[in-house]
Amino acid sequence: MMLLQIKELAEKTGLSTDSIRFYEKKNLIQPSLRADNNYRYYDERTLEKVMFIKHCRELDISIQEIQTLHALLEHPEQNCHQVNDIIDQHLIEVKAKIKTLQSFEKQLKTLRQSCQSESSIANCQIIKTLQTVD
Amino acid sequence: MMLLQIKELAEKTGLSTDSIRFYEKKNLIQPSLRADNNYRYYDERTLEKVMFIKHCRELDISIQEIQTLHALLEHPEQNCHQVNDIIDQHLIEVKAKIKTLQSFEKQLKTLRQSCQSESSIANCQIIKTLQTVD
DNA sequence: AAAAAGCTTAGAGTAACTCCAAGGTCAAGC
DNA sequence: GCTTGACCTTGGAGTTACTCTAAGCTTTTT
Repeated sequence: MMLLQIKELAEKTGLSTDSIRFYEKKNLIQPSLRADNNYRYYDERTLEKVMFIKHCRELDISIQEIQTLHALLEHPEQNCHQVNDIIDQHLIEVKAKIKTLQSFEKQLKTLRQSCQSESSIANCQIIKTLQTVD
Repeated sequence: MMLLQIKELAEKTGLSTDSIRFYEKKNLIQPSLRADNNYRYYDERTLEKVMFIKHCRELDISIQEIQTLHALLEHPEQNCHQVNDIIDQHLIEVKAKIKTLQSFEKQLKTLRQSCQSESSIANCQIIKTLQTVD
């Protein structure tokens, strides 16, 4: 069994050592061994776990959601409904964020078009619009 | 001239008193008067300023960007190019965020479809995919 | 032996607030 | 005059997911 030091694990996963220690603090992973010098050593199993975390984060799945997924992984014989539910829920959140941002985009475009940049700041329609009280 | 207490200003703007104090800490606003009792009092001018901040934040314009806009407002006679530039820049950022989220959405949909929730967690294709090392 | 590279921990910084605690002030009611 | 309740003040902690720094070991390389 090959054990990895933290930097090797970082290189294999493409994460920073700081992130790996951070995930440990969040109880998502544990080094399989703490040597006499207090260095962390990791096995293959943890590499898989870290990749799991990385893929989740790349999809913007929060650490809390990952913690829930990890808890589910403790019971591999159970039906995976709950896993699907978490993904479904996350999809809903992502869609909502997109909608919000698309609304921002639209408003910003309108705002931007209200000024054609030949006026002074005092007369800039953008500023005027942003200042309105009602 | 009518002066408002912080709660009245909060009600008129729809912000919290905490936010208003926070914007003061960030040097975006200043109470027009500090009475003997140390209470903050605000005039109409500040109401306008606070609404400006609120509208900007509703468009996800950062406090730093707002600080820049405020600085520009100090020179109302200048051309408003820079105002437009900030809005343009912000639009670019918003568009980028949308793209990222749309990519998440697509990946999550694919992931979700890989499992039809009749399997165990041990066999769930979602989990398997998230665990892959490469 | 000394330098370079890697490891450890603890703590601060980021963004934009929100919430809380402890305590001062003010208006109204009895 | 006094109490009650609503409002105000400040300072500091909590949120998210890290990143960065400092101070100090350990190990490897020269």
